[in-house]
Amino acid sequence: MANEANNFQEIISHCKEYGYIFQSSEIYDGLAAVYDYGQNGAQLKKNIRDYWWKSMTQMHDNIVGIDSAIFMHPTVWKASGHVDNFSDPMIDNKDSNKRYRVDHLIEGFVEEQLVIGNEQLAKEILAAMDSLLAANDYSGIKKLIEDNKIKCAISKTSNWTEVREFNLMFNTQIGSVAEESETIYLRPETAQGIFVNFLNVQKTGRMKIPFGIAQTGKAFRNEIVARQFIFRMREFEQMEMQYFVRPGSQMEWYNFWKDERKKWHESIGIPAEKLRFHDHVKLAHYADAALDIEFEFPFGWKELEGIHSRTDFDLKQHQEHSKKKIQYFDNDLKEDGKPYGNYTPFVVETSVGLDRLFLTIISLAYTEEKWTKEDGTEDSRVVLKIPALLAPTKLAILPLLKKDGLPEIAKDLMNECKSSFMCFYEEKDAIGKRYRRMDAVGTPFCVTIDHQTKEDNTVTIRYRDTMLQERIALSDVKGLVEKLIKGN
RNA sequence: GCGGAAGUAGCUCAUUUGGUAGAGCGAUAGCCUUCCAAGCUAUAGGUGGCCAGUUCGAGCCUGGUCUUCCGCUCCA
Repeated sequence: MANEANNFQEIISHCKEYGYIFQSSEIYDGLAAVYDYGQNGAQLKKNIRDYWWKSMTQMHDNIVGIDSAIFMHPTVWKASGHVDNFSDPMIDNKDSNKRYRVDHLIEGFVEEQLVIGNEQLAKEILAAMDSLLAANDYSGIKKLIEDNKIKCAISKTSNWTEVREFNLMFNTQIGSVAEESETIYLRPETAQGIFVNFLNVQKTGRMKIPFGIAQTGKAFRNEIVARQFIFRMREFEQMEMQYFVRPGSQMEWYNFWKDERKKWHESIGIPAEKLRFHDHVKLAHYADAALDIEFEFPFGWKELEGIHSRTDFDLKQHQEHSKKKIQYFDNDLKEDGKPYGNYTPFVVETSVGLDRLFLTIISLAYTEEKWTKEDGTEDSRVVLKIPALLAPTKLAILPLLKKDGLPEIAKDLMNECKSSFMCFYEEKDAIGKRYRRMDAVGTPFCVTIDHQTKEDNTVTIRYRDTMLQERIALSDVKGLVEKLIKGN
């Protein structure tokens, strides 16, 4: 059995055909870079999220989970730096496709004029730019650029697009009357919901450093180019954990979580050789160290999770903007016998994209198999080898025939199992066809009830990945499947 | 955002120079079947992505638009 090339296009088609992912608003021709999760996709996504949540909160006694709102006070995004860093007017040169911040472009031109002695012109242009920018007069800005024949350094032409403002954050209004409403943003990351709740959680949970706060939830970024299926979407879900540590110990914890998170990915069946670390060379404004855990997607190595040492930047910023003291009193004793005392904790962040993890699992699971049967004919199947722990449906219950009392036994088993894990009942079509359908949606186990079941209360259990089957007692089905799910 | 390619039933495709759409698979309902899809019968499903133009007449020509894929660009 050969695992054929993981064709990305085929994976996308398969996701649609088997109820995993649909294009958003498809009957209206879709909405670019927005996708819906179908009946199987939603369950798989939930299972991944649940496993992450359990790994973080239940398995670490010093990490707790919260669920903060998507809407936050507008000042949050001023404090975080998102407002200032992502609202610059930009312009593209159509010949070189090079994009410029218009203020940088014009200032560069002004400096050239100063060099050749056109001080008067330089002064005028700068003044014009300032007033136009203050008025958000983008067509005026473009006219200014064109009137002065400002050229692209690469193409040496003045063939420009319209000036556009690229703010990565979506905004909307809160309040019922437009005139009295206030612009608020859809969060571009979930992390800030954790930072602004730092004191609430630390105090009510009596948390002692080091400790973590975990959260999963939607975030929104108005990406200029969103591509590659669900890899980069405008609405996406993050699973983040902010770990608060003593200043000076951040690198120790940074390295700890770096290894811990890679191990976690391996624990859900991602092969180590498909994962790698990628250190950031250019650090974000808040970080003193950062790396990506990358996965080899069908379209190349791409970021799956980010590990960032965010220093005390965020808490300090919120302290400054909110005028509320955000500190932690550390009663542990230093080497000199005195307590560490009050300080602003440092933060190590682990931030993984749930949708990207979903795509990772699906990419790895999608397998086309071909083989020669005993009678010499060719056979093939498409199978989603999703780990049993994460698979949307765990067990398919299949009466061999829909008569002779077999469906009744099957339905009894269904009733016994369905409160413990997701089951699927099917009595249509030949048994082989039903097995193939279960392979295609990734159901790891099938149990078939036949005439022998009526005699000795045994059934056939058939395994998706190996296609092997064995005879077990009807009464053992539930326990065995539960054990196999946990065994992953 | 720029450039290239594509868009016909759920899926894969056909309809050979413009004359009001077909097949296979799949689906549904029955029949037959004692363990790895493709046995029989019937049924449903498409204003050919959408809008406009040319034409007596457009799935086929033209323009626009939406969406997808590839490359570049972007991605605190």
